[in-house]
Amino acid sequence: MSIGPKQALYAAFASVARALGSQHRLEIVEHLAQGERGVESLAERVGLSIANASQHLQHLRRAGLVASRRDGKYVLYRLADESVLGLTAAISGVAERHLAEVDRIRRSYFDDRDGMEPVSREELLRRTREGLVTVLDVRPLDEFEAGHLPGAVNIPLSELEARLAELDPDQEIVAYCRGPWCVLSFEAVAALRARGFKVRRLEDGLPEWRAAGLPVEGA
Amino acid sequence: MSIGPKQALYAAFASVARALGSQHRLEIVEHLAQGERGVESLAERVGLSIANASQHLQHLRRAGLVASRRDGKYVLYRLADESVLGLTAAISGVAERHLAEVDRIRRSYFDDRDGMEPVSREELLRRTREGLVTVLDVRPLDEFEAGHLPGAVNIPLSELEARLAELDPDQEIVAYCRGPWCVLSFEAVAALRARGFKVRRLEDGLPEWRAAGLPVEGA
DNA sequence: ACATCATTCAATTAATTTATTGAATGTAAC
DNA sequence: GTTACATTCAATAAATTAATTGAATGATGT
Repeated sequence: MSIGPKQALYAAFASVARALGSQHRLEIVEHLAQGERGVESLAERVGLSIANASQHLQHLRRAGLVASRRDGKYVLYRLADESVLGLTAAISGVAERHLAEVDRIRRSYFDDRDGMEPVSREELLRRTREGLVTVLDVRPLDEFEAGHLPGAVNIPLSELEARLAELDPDQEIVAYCRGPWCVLSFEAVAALRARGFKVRRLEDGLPEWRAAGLPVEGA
Repeated sequence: MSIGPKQALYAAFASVARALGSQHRLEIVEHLAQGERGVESLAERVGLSIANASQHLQHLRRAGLVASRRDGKYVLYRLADESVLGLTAAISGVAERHLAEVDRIRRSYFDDRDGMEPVSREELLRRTREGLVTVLDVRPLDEFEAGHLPGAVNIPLSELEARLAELDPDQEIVAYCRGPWCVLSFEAVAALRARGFKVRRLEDGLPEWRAAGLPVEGA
């Protein structure tokens, strides 16, 4: 018995969904949204062995979600196109609206008592035009160099405590990182607030900024 | 060692993706996009045992993709909200663009030699205002009754051959069914073309029409 | 051409997920 | 209250998928 077109199509669609049905692969996708990356550095950041990370990348590639190219001895992976970002946003959007678990996590970890409500892209654009705001990128240096918001200052979260002097205590700060659920900017806001800085988070990260067609510097 | 918020969040997001990572569950979602449905009739249409369909529905509910309510002795399931349709569209969009398999299926089954290019919603709206077109809904009667395009005629695909007399051979026909990948309208177009009718497919189905905010009749 | 080394493949084991069955639950009708 | 019946739960076996390891591949640079 031959399978009909409907079964074959749904099998193909399901393979795309299954490819994103893994914690590790979602995290890999978030990192690739920042820019191209090799297997080794991805493996390190996601906390997987190289062989294991390679497997997951193959899986993502078979599902059409990532593409790769060789550069010298390295193979660099990237997202297949910007619609992959839209797909992950759709997933987290459904999760955010309908999973009690997500709400619980937000409440317990991303405590938003002290005005943790994010700044929208539009608002940030207005404020930067008026020169009223320091835009702070708390991602690692290499991600910053691969592209960042115009005029942004880079202080990776891990170096934040040591480099407080670089920030003007009198100006408002807007921090951002990899995406709407990236923890770096949450922690940066908490740390800077504790030291008296006036700081808020951008509602999402660099990939969404770029996807919205806004200008990116240093790419 | 406690897991961080990042791991917990990604686990939640992955569970949403995994819930759609099954042929059967994707098909269930397509049916639910037409309107509320009970376990038994869903099981029958998707070709699963009742207990198995119930399991899949629980899985979808845990992932926040469907909701349910009781009506008498029946439990009726529905999509959690219209963003679920956007999520499945994002999945099929990626698959369509990047999976060679999908292209192959389209070529071999949905042969578009004879001008099979679909009619857009906008074009259909224009043509119906001019009264130039018969809108044909080829879904089963109960789905038609749960909501259909304004002025549409319902002839389920299974009855099409027997009810050809109801169609005006001189007027152009636009056929639609459950969604962009629903096979019913493809087959209806092929069958009607073979009999000399001038017929094309709508680019997608009723759920997308409704999601676009266009008027729906009989709901 | 050879040595080096990042990456992928292949094979094994462990872990999850699926389908299936029969029993349990809960609502409606009598 | 009891019966009938749709649905869900629980338990099992079958199937699929994930992680891990060591070997193979293939491009680079000398």
